Amino acid sequence: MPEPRRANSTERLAPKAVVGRVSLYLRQLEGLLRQGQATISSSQLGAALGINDAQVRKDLGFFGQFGHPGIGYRVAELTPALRRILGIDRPWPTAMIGLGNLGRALVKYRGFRNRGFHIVALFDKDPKKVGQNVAGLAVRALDDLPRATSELNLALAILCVPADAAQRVADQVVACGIMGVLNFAPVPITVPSSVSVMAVDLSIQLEHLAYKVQNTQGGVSYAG
Amino acid sequence: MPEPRRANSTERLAPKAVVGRVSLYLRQLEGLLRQGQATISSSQLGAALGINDAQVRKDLGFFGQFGHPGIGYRVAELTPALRRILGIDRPWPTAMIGLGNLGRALVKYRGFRNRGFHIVALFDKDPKKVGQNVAGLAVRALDDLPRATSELNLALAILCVPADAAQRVADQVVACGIMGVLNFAPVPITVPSSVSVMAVDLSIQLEHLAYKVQNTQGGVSYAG
DNA sequence: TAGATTGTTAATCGATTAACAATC
DNA sequence: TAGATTGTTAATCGATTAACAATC
Repeated sequence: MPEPRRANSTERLAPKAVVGRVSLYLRQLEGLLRQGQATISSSQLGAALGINDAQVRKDLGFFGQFGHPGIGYRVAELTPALRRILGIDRPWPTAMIGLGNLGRALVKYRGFRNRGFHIVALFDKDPKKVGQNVAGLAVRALDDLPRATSELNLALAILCVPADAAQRVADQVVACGIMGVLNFAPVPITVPSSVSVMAVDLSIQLEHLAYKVQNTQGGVSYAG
Repeated sequence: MPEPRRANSTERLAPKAVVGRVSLYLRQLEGLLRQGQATISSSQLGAALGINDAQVRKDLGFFGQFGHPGIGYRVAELTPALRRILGIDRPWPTAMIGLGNLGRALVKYRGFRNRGFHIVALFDKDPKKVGQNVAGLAVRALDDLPRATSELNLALAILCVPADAAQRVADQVVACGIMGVLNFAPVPITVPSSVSVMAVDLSIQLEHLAYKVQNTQGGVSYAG
C-alpha cells in the first residue's frame, strides 16, 4: 500500500560514495528480481556487498523511505525506485568522441547499452576516420557536433580523445548544450558547474594497483 | 643535500584518496619537469588541481619529508620519489585476460605502457580466439596461465571477462601467484587479502553521471 | 635579515556505525 | 503477541583544513 514517499525535496546532491553504493544495491536487486526473491533486509543486502546494514538504510534514506519495518525492502518496489533515482529509467542518447582504440571498443561494449546509454553518434577530428563505419554508425566530423546534438537530442558525451585535445573538445561539447561528460582522457577537464563530469582515469587505477601490490605484506619482488 | 628521508617504516597502507591524489601530483610534476620548472610550493601544486595546500603537504607527509621550508619541493627530486612510492619506477609484466572489445582495446592502449605496465601475455577461454594475433601477441588458452606466469614473471592481470566468468578466472589468477588484479568485469571479485584488486566499473561511472545530470539544477529534460 | 614555505598539531567537517523507539 | 526490521538520532571514526613554530 505505501507508495514509496516522494524523495527529499531539499534536493541536495547525494555524496559520491552514496550514489556509487546505490548502483551496487541496484545490481544486487536486479539479480534478486530475476531469482524471484520478494523481499530483502538491509543486513542481507549489505552482507552481499560487504556493507554495514545501517549504511544501507542510511543510503536509501537519503532518497526517501522505501522499506517496511519488520519486513525489509520489497525487491519489486525498490528496484524501479533506484532506477528512477539514478536516472536510468529512460534512455540517454550519447555521443562518443574520439575513435581510437578505446573509443571504438566502448562503442561496441554491451554494458552501456544495457543500462540505457545509447551511443547514437560518433565523432572524430581525423578526416581519415570521418565516414568510417564503427558498429553500424558512420563517424562524423567534430564540426557536425552542434547539429547532431539538436537532431539526436544528445544528452551525454563520452570523451576518448588524447590529453592535449581534451579541454578543447570539452569546450565544444559544453557549447552544444550537452549536460554530462564521461572523461577517459588522462587529464582533468574544466566545465561550467551546470555540466556534470565523471572522470575514468585508467592509468591512475593501475598506479593505485601497483602501489597496493608493492606495499601489501609479503612484498612482491622476486629478488627479495 | 638532504636526501629524501626514508618513508615511514610504520608501513600502513595509505588511504585510497591519498594514493589517488599522489598520482595526480606526479602527473603535474612530470609536466613541470618537461617545462623545466625547478621548484613548486604545495599551494601552487594544489591550485593546479583544485586541492588545498595543507592537503598536499599532508598527503606527501604520509610517505616522508620531501620539501624544503622556504623553498617548496624540488621537481627533479619529488618526481622520482613519487614514482618510487607508487611503484612505477620499474616495469610490471601484466597479463590481459579476456579479449573481447574492451580487452583488445586496452591491449593497444598506449597509456598503460607509458606508465610501465607492459602487457606481455594475452589469454582467452574461447578456442576460436586462441592463436589469434592482437597487437603482436598471440592469444593463449587460459590453461596456459600458470606456465606463462612463471616464464614471464607476470605480476598483474587485467580482467576483461564477462560477469559470470569473473570470479572463476580471478581464482585461477590467484592460484598462479599473480599479486594484483585490475577488474573491469561488472561484478566484485573476492580474493585473499594478500592479493590486491582495483575495480573499474564503467557502468557505475555512467550511472553516476546520469544521476548528476538528472539532479543538477536546471534539470535535463527537454519536456520540462 | 625578512619573507616564504614546510611539517605537524589542533580544530573542523563529514561519513560511518551503533543504538533504539516505532512499526509491521 | 513476539520477533524482525525499519528510519533516524547520537556516538564514533576518519579525512580535510587551519594555524603556527621551525627552518631555509
